[in-house]
Parts: sequence; C-alpha cells; structure tokens
Amino acid sequence: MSDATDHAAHVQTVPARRRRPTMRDVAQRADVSLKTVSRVVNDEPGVSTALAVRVRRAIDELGFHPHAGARLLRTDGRTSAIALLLEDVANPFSAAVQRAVENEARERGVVVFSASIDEDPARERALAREFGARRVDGLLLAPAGDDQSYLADELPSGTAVVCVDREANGIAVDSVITTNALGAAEGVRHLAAAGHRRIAFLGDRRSIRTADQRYAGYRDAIASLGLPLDPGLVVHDLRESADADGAVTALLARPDPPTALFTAQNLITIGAVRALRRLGAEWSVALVGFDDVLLADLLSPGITVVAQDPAAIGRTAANLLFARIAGDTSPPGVRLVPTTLIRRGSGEIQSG
Amino acid sequence: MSDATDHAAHVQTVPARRRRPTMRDVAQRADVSLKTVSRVVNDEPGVSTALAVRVRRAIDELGFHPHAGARLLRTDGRTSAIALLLEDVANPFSAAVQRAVENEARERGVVVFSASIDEDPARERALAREFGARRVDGLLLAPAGDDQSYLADELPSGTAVVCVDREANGIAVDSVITTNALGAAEGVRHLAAAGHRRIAFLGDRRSIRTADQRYAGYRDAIASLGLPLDPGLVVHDLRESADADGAVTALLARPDPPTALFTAQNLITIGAVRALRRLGAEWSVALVGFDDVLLADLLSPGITVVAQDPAAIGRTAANLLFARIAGDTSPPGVRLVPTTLIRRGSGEIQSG
DNA sequence: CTGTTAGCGCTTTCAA
DNA sequence: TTGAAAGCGCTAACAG
Repeated sequence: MSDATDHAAHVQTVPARRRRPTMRDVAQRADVSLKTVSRVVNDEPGVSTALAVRVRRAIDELGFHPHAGARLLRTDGRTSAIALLLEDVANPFSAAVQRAVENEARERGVVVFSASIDEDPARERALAREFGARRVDGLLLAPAGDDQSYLADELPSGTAVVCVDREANGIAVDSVITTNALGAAEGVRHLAAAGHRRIAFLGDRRSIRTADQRYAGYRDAIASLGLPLDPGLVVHDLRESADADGAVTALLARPDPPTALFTAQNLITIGAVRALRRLGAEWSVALVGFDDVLLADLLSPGITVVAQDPAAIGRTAANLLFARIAGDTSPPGVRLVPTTLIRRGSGEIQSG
Repeated sequence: MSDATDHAAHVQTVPARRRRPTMRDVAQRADVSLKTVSRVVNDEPGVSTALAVRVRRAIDELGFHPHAGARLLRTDGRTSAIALLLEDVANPFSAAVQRAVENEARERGVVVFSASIDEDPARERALAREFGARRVDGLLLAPAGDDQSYLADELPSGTAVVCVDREANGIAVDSVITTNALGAAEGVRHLAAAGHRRIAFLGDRRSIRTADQRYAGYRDAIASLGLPLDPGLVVHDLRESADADGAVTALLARPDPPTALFTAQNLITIGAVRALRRLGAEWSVALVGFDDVLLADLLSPGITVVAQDPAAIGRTAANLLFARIAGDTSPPGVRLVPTTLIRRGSGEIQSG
C-alpha cells in the first residue's frame, strides 16, 4: 500500500465536515431511483418488498433523516405548526392557556411555537413577522398593542389568526376572551353585598385591554349600586406584586381607608394579600381578586376570587384556529368565556 | 371586447386559489432580476437606491413575504430554532424553565418550539423525531424515559442536545440538574434538627430520576442521623396533589404517626398541606417541601421548602446548548444547580 | 451595480 | 412496479 493511497484513505474517513445524507445518497447506496426512496420514506404503495428492504437498510446505514422543510417546499402544503404569542409563558394564566392549546394541537399532529410578548407591541409585531416567514399555518395571539392591523402586512395571505385573552383591534379575526367587565362587576357587587361602600380598585395599566375592561366592570357596579366613585380609591398601573403591596399600604393609611379591595389581576392580588398580612388587616379588610391563584384556598382567610377559565380559553381558541385553517370562512366574532365567583372567606368579611 | 376575452379576464381575476407571491413575481413586477430582489430583501449592499425603491414598492403591492424554509434549503445554515421538551409546560417549575430558555433564545434571535412529554417515553421519542425532521439547531430535553440512546437514531447528526432537570442516560450529552439528593438530605436534616425522629417521605414515581434522587437523599440523611429507616413512613408513586392528600391522611391515622413530613415535589407538598389543614395538624406536624410554591410564605404556618432555581437551570442549559451549536466539542458533563433551604415556619415546628 | 446560472432536498408529473 | 426530468422559492457563485 502506497503512502498516497494511505493518505487518501485517511482524508476520506476524516472529512472536515460531513454532509448530512439526502435521499439521493440513499438512492445511490440502495441502487434505486430517487423516487423509489421517496415512496419508501412516505409509505407510498407501489414498491416491491425487495426494494423497500434495500432502501430501508441504506437509510439506516447512512443515518438518513427526511428534511421536513424541503418537503414543504415541494408540496406547498401546511407546515403543521402554529405560533402562540402570549404575554408571559411563566404566568400561571398564560401557562394554562398554552397547555390547553398544546393538547388540541397534539391531537392534530401540529406543533406549537411559543413566545412571550412582555407587553411590548414592537415585539408582538416582530414575532408575528418571524413566524409568518416560517409559514406557520396559524397564529394564536394575545395582543399587547392596541392595533393589530399590521397583521395584514406582516403575515402571508392565508395565515389564520385568532386572538386569545384580548380582543383584536383593526383587523377582522376571531377573539376568545373572558367576560372581564361582567366578572369584575360581579366581584364588586359581592363585596357590596357584604355591606361595603368604600371598595378600592387596584389594576394593571389601563392600556391593557383586559385591565380596562375590568375597571369598566368596577365602575358599572359602583354606579348601579348607587355608590360614589371615589377617585382616591382607584389605583391603576400596578405592574407587579410589589406595586400592589405599596398601593394597599398607602390606601389603608388614608384617613378614610377602603373597607374592601377589588384586585383586578393575579399578581396584584398576591401583593395586596401580602400588604394586608403585614398590616394585620387580613381579617378586617375584605378582598376579592380577579383570576384564581394556586393555594388561595389554604390561606387564612381563603382568597375569594372571580376565577377565569384559561383551559377553556385555550381550547376554544385553538379549535377556532384549526377550523379557520381547515377553510372555515364564516364571519369572525368574539367568543366570551364566563367567570366563576369562588367564595373562600376574604370576600365575605362584613363591613364594620 | 369578445366573450372569450371577457371570460379569460374573469378567470384571471377570480382564481380558485391565489398563489402566494414569490421573489420571481416581485422581480417581474419591479422589472429587475431575481438576485436584485434577493439583495433588497436581505439588506445586502450593492443595490442602487432607485432599484431598491422599485423593488420595495413591488413587494408591498404584491404582499410578498419571504419564505424562511426555502431560504434555509439553499443556505443549509441554521434554522435558528430550538425545541424544548418538558414534563408539562403548565407546571410552575417547567414554566419557569421555559421562560429562562426563551430569554436566552431571544437574545440570539432564536425561536423556541415547546411541547409537554407528560411522563410518556414514547411521546418523548416521537417529539424528538418530529423536531429533528424540522431541523432544529438543538434540543433541550427533560427526559421521561430511562434511556435516551434513541436520540442517536432519531436526530439528524449534528443536532445539539442538552438535558434539563434530569440526567440523560445512554448517550453522552450535557445535563443541567438540581442537586436533588443533597437538597433532600438538607431538608430532612433540618427536620431532624427540630427534634424529629419519625420523618415520613412522600414522593412521585421512582421511575422518575429526580424522584429517586430525592429519595436517595432522604435515605442518606436518615442513615447519617442514625435514625431507623421505617418503610411504613415511605410513600412513593404519588402522581397528583390528591394522592398526597390521601397518603398523609393515612400516615397520620397510624398508631405511630410521623411527627414530620418531607414532601419531594411541589404538587405533593400542596396535597400534604391540604391534608394537614383538614386534620387540624398544620401546627403539630412539621413539613418541609422540595421545590418552592407560590404563596408558600403567606400560609400559616409558612411552608418551609428546599427551593430549586428553575431560572438558573433554564439559563444554564440554554447557554450550554448554544455553545454546542456554535461548535463547542468539549466533553459533555453534568452541571449541578444548588438548592436553597427557605425557613418559613412549617419546617421549624419542634417535635413534641 | 446588476444579472445569469445552477442547485439546496424533496415531490410531482409523466413515461417506461 | 420503477425511474427521469422538472421545479418548489430561494441564494451562491460567478459573470457582465
């Protein structure tokens, strides 16, 4: 054996970068045509057992893996992928929605891209574009911005869209949302029924549609109860737990403090409970929170909440989206998912 | 105008299905070459302003959107996508890991596919194959099965893999895991330090690696403390909160009940707390849980936990994965993320 | 600065 | 039952 041969052998067995095997490589190795390999890979009929066996052996020996992207290019079919853009996948509400969506997608052999928008409209738009370019079959979106008309520009025509948790604006697509105003009003009336007349509202940024709707529910309830709307008892723009804690502390330090609190979001509820605890007021100041919280039943008092149904929201939205993808062209609308008042103690504390 | 012409015009304006515009369409409309369009779309230099303007106008008029899949086929580069396979995206631990991974991915312009395995090894494998075919650059996996050697078959060569939360078996890849045994032992010793000698263990299925490691930590601690290991105080196979509730109820009904509980998972902890409450034993039976729980500090007593750091786990794993994708070939290993004992009351209840 | 040609990995005619 | 050729939408490599 010559040095040259030896060297050549070495070069062949240790290539700088190994190209991934393609169907063509498989075809060559099995000594069949490209089309035959394609038929075997896709379980199409019309291949003799002998050839099929040879092809499968070649596939294993080479470590061949089909390339879904290349396939898509030719078939121009669906990608069997949808994108899910939520506020923050780590928030229990979003996480529950995501899980419900995944369940529906899984049944249909569809995979889910997910991402958090973090209340950033620019990011919302960039993500829509990103996933549009990847040709997802559909987009499930919890809008952060106040105008989704950009979707018409950013998404390839034919990409289905359904909004979750918050209504879309500026574009005609289905939305699946909680009865925010109704639920909030129910919570406030529940407090009033316990004799409270000074009921504070603690909410997130009003630019968030759900926050604003819940505030509207609060106002409606206050008005229909014939109570005065005291601006001093209304606090918006609470972005995290600690903000709510501070706001409650300030409210209760007033000369005319509220006797009851309506907290319009899960993290706000938690912050408020912390403040009440620190002030030793958890048994004297009533509280109803919007959106349920894990362990809320084990606190003393238990936290009375207006519970949302994130699983139903996710399930409904996913089903709507898949119907659109399948060709449903009925006029889009808003699906409302009702809330449930869960009495656990904090909301039943009487005014006194 | 003839009928024929008329008919032809009609057919053209109302096509059965409109083809999405491609670069070629844009090129034709702007009266430039395909390559020029490509340059404009990719912001490559070397295009006169005049042409660029024309091209961009054509893009808008036609509603053209680049096709990421087709691009990939030609460049054979990265897809800038990774897959994240977790136990259940709705579990707070998994959700926190997912969020941390997304943060790292976002910085690099990488999108995340996510899916829940639900402790089903067959599903784990099917998902790996699915995402492999979609040519993700890398895979972040919390293994459910006890053998991941299948990955070598299911994944195209060159796909990076890092395991999160649970160690990989049968394949040499990086893993990022909590110090489960150490953390569990610390929790048990903490209970012993409060005078407890009958400390029960409540855990998930032992087939889950983390559950088994935590049990090992329990045994180690019991042994090193010179306490007897009473099999009657050890309960495995608790799959949900309600199971734990039942197990605690049974344990405390024994003639020689435990004076302290070590609950080895977040949902188990919650179930145990519920049982203690119902039995009015929350102040007499001590409890330390593994993995932190939201609101644990607001309960009475607060729940003492051995907290994990899911954010650190997700961040570390993602960084490791991206390093591999970038070409790091150093020998894979196990990264341990430490736990923190958080004293809140339930774990400090003295034996009496 | 601009365009032409070839081909990524696969499926779809259509022919043998 | 099998295969050859064409082309999906795009970019790389080279011209002009």
